[in-house]
Amino acid sequence: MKISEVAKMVDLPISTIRYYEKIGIITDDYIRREQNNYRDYALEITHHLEVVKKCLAVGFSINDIKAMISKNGMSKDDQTRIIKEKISEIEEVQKKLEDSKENLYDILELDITCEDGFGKYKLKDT
Amino acid sequence: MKISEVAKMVDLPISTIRYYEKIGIITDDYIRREQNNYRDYALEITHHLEVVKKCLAVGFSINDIKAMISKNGMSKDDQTRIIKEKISEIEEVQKKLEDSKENLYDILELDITCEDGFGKYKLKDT
DNA sequence: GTAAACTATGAAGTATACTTTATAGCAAGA
DNA sequence: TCTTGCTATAAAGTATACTTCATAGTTTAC
Repeated sequence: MKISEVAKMVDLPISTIRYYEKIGIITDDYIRREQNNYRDYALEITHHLEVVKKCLAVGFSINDIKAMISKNGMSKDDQTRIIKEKISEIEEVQKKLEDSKENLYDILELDITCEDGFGKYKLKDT
Repeated sequence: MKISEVAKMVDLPISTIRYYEKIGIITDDYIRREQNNYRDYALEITHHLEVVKKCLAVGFSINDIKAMISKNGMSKDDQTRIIKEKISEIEEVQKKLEDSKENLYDILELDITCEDGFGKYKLKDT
């Protein structure tokens, strides 16, 4: 599979795909070269890149992902552990947002005293 | 509350707290100035910054957060409408977080059912 | 066979999110 | 009072994650 096909399938710019190879997010396992030196990608590259995209979307860094990819870097248990940690972080955010929402509903009922979790607070005398 | 106290409580560098103010992540609502021009923070700043931190940790950008913070300075007459809008916004965020969580569970699933989500694939002849 | 379209590389440029530096005023203890 | 430590600002610097540019070889369509 040529680079433009991969780009289309995973909806990433060609430049990004080459960049991911350069920094080690795409390993040689997924690529061989044709006679003309063009990259030839394994079909599994699309799955790999979808996972990378999702990881980036939920706040993992390139380095986090490289650590997960690295053969002798991180065990599967470690991968599972940090993903579960990330889920916990998200659940904390969800809780905070839920609190904010509750505050807003209170305000609707009780007339406006303050705004929400991102909102306006009056400074108090200390 | 002085800036160093806030920094300690929310575990952020002082420079970051000043930076957040500069770019509008911390609004004037949370700050007044003492005679000596030192910042004096409202107690609620800690809650605000915890939420900001967690949002950043799960992949929101500064601009996402600014969008969530804004719309607080609108007309008083329409406060009820604004609050309802805010609730809708929060629900959108919650939806986004739910998606992120699903993605993470997908990754866990992939790790468990496939040999490894980041694993080694052999190139196939096409 | 030639122009358009695709591939390659290395290097420079960009956006985001901070951090550090330089300079200076204010505060509290010895 | 003097020194240490906290505060302030503006501006420059840094790290991350890409993107664009310059240049050049290859393939495809006409």
